[in-house]
Amino acid sequence: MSHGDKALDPVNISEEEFLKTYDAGDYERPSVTVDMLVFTIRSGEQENYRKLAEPELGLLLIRRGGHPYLGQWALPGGFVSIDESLEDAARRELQTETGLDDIYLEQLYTWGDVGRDPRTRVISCSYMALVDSSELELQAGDDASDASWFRVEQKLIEEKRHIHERGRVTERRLQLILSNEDETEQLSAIVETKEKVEGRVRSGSVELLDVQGIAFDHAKIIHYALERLRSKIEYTDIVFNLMPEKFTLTALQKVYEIISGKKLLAAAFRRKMADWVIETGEYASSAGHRPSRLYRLNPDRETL
Amino acid sequence: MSHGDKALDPVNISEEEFLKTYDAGDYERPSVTVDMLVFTIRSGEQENYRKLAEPELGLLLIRRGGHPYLGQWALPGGFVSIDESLEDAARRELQTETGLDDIYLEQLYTWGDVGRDPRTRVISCSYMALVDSSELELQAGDDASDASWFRVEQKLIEEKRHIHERGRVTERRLQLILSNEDETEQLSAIVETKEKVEGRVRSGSVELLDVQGIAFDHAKIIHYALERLRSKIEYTDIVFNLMPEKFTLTALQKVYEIISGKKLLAAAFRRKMADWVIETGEYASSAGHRPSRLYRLNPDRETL
DNA sequence: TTAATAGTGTCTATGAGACATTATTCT
DNA sequence: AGAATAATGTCTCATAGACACTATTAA
Repeated sequence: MSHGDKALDPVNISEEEFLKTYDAGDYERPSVTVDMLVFTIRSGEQENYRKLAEPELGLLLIRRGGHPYLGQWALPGGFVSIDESLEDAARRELQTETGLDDIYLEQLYTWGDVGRDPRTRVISCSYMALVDSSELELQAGDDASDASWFRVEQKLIEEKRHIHERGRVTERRLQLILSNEDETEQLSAIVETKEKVEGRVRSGSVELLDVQGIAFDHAKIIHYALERLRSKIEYTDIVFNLMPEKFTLTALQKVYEIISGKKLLAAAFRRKMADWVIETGEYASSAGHRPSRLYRLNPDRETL
Repeated sequence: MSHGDKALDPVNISEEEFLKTYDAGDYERPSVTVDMLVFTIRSGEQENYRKLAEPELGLLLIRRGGHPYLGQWALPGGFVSIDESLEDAARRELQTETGLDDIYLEQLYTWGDVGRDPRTRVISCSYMALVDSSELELQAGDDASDASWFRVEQKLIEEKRHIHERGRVTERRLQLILSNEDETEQLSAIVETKEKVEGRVRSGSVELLDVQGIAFDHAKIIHYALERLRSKIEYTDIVFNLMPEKFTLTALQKVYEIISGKKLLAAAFRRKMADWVIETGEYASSAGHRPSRLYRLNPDRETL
C-alpha cells in the first residue's frame, strides 16, 4: 500500500476530499487481459450404423494473425478495458467470438509470470465457458474468421514416483493434443507436473516442455482448465452445461468418461444420476438397438 | 487483441524485429494488487483445568492508516510491481507482514469489479496462506505495527428457498464476525448469497449488505476464502498446514469442526484419518484426563 | 437372427453414522 | 471418587463396484 498514497496530508482531510485530490501516479502498470477457454462436446465418427458416435471434447482456438506467435493458435481473449469488470470483459469476448450469451462461465486462474508475453507485461485472467453443442450448431462456423474448434486429448506418457524418508516426489509427463476437424492442424505440448511432498510442505509445479503450434503459455492454461473440469465434474453438476436440453443417460455417461478419462459402469452411473435427472417421456430415435429414454436435468436436484 | 498491435506492418517482419519495435501504447491500465488471506489456528479460552481449549480460526488484518476507509481493517496486500510475478508479490507481502517464508499459498480468485476501490481502478488477485500457529508464536506480534489477528466466525441468519416450476432460488444471509484478541474491535458484515437454478442455467451472486469496519470489498473476499477453505478441507489435506508438526487427533478433529462448522463423531473421524497420520510414540502432557497420543502427518499418504 | 445398446436386479465390500464401552489421568 | 478426554468395538445403513440378466431395435 504505497503507490499513489501521496496526498499531502493523508489523514487529516476527509475521505471525500482525499478522493478528489487523489492521483493514481504514473508508475508502470501491467496490462490485464482475459483468456477464454470455451469447451463443448462434439460428436465424433460413427464407425458403423449400430455403434454410437463417440463424443469428443472441443476447445475453441484462434489463429494468430500477427506477431508474436504468428500463425500459431491461441485462446480467444482480449484486453480488459478500464471501465468494465473482469467478468464483463469475459462475456464480451465470448459474445464476439461465439455469438453466445447466457452461458456457464467460471473464473479459473490468473496468470502473472513476468515473461509470459514477449511484448510487455501481461497479467491474464482465464475464464472457462461451457457450451451446449446443440446451440452451437445454430451458430454456424464464425463467418470465415480464424476461429476453429479443436478436439482435446490428454495422454499420460510417463509417471515417476520417488519415495524417500520425509516424503515423496511424483513426476508426471503428459501430452496434450489438439486437432482440428479436418486434421490439417495438429497442435501438441508436453506438460510436466511435479508434486513434492516433504514433511507437511506440499508444493507443485507445471512446466511446458515441447510446445507445437500453441501460442504463449496457453498450453499450460489449457492443462489447468482440463484439471479443473475433471475435478469439478465429480462434485458439481457442471456437466449439464455441456449437454443439450434433452439427452440420454448413455450420452451423459460418455461425456463423464471423456472428461474424467475413466470408464464407468452403466448400472452404478445410472443409480448415481437418478436424483439429478427426470424422464421426459420421449425416446431417442435409435438405430439398430433398443431406443433410449430422453432425460432432462431435474431443476429441483440437491446441490451435491 | 488490439491495443498496442500498431507496428507498421504486423505480418511481414520477423518476430524479433516486431518485438524490438513494439510499443505497448499508453491507454489506461488498471492497477494490480495482491490481497493476502493469512489464516491460522489459535487456541481460545480454557474454561476449566480439565476441559480442552477450543481452537479458533484466526485471520490477519491490517488497520488502514490513510484514506480511504481510514481506521478500518483490511487484508494485507500491495501492488504488484512490473518485474515480479503474482506469486512473488504474494510471497513478498507474506514475508513482510508475518516474517514467514515457505508457507502454504494458494491463489483464490481475482476481483475486478469497477468500483471496488474508490481511488482508481484496481484489480486484485487474492491468495490464501495457511500458517501453523506454533511457528507464529516465535514471530511475536509484528512489532507495534497495525497488524492484528482476528477470530473468524460465520453465522447463518436466514435461509429462504423458493421452488418454482423450472427451478429454484436459494437465498442465504450470513453474518461474518471478526473479533480481535482483547475484544476491542468487533468487525462484521452481512453476506447475502443468491443461487438461482433455472432450467440448466445456474447462477450465483454474493452481496455485502451491512459492513462494519471492514475496508473495500474485503468482507466478500473473506467470505469467499472461507467457502474455499471449507470445501477444500473435505477433499484435500490442506488442514495439516494449519497444524503443528505433532498434534493429537482430537486437536485435528476440532480444527475440522470449526472450519466445516459441523460436529463430527470421534470414532468415524479417527477411522478416516488413520491413513493420513502416523503415531510419533509421544504423548501430549495432559491435564485431568487420559493422555493422548501425538501424531504427525504421514508423508506417504495417498492423495485422496 | 444378430449385433448393439438400454435398462434392471442382486451380491458384496466398504465406509460413515450412531452409540456403547473401556482406559487413563489429575484434582 | 469424579470429571473429563482418549481410544476402540460393533451394529446398521447407504453407496459403489462387479457382473449377470432381460428388453428392444434396425438391418
